[in-house]
Amino acid sequence: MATESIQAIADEDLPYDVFARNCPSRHVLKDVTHAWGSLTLAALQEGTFRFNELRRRVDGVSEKMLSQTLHALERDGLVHREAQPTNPPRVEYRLTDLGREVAERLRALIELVEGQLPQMLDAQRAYDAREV
Amino acid sequence: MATESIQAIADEDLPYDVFARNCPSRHVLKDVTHAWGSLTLAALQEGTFRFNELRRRVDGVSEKMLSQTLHALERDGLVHREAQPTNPPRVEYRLTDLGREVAERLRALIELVEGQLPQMLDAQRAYDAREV
DNA sequence: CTGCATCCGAAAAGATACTG
DNA sequence: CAGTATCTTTTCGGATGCAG
Repeated sequence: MATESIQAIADEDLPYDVFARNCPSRHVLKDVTHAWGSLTLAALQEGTFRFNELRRRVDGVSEKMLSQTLHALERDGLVHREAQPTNPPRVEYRLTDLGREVAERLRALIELVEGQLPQMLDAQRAYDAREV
Repeated sequence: MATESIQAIADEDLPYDVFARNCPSRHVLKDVTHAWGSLTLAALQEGTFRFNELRRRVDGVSEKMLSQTLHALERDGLVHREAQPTNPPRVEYRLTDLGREVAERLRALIELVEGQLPQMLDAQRAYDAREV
C-alpha cells in the first residue's frame, strides 16, 4: 500500500535528500525558506507574539498570508499556538524547541545577508550596468 | 533626489532590516531562500556545474526557472558564470566567495531540516489527525 | 481581537516548442 | 548544449464580509 511505503521511508533514517523531486524534506524546506515563513520564524525568535503584533513586526505581510504561514509552520511542528479563551481572545505564537533551532540557522543566514548587502548591491549595479 | 538617498543608505553601515517592507536585504533574502534559489546554491556548493548538470542535480526544476534563478543569483554576486565559446557551448556555474558563505549557512539549515524531518512529519500527522 | 471564507486581478510557476 | 519565447496553470495578495 502506498501509505505504508511512505510511512516506512519516513521512519527510516536519513535517506532524505532535498535534491530529490518528491522528498518530504523539500516540502518542509519550502515552508521554512518561503518569504513569509522565514521572516515569521526570525521574528518569533525574538519572543512571543500575538497575531497582530506579528503582523506589525513582519512589515507588509497580509492577514491572509500570515495566517496561512502560521498554519504551515504550526503543522510542521515549528510554531506553537496558544489560544486563551478570554474576551477579547488572546492568541499567542511562539517557537517550539525545533522551531528555535531552525530560526537560529535562519538568523545566521539573514545576518550574513544583511552584513554583506553592500557587496551584493554593488554586484547588482555592476550586473545591471553590463546588461541593459 | 530619490536615487541619492537610496545610494546613501546603501553605503552606510547596517540600517538594514529584513523586517522592513522595502529593505533591499529582504529582496536579496528572497532570492537566497527562494525554493529553487536555495537548492541551486546548495547544489553549487558541491562544485562546478554545467547548466544541464545542474538541472539534473536539482531534480524537478524547469529550464525556465533554473535560468531565471541563475540570473538572479549571478546578479546578486553569489554565482559566477563562465561561458566558453566552444561548439557545442560550454557554460559553467560556480559559487563566488560570497556565494560560498551563503551556501554554507543554507546547508546548515538544510541539514537540520533533513535531520529533524521525522519529528516534523510526526508533527504534521498529529496536526492533520487533529483537524478535519 | 483573532481569525476564516471568498472573490478577483496580478504575478509567478510550469510545460513545451524553438533558436543559436 | 544552453538557453529564450510562448502559453497555460497555479499561486499570491489585497479587499471585503463575517463569526467567535
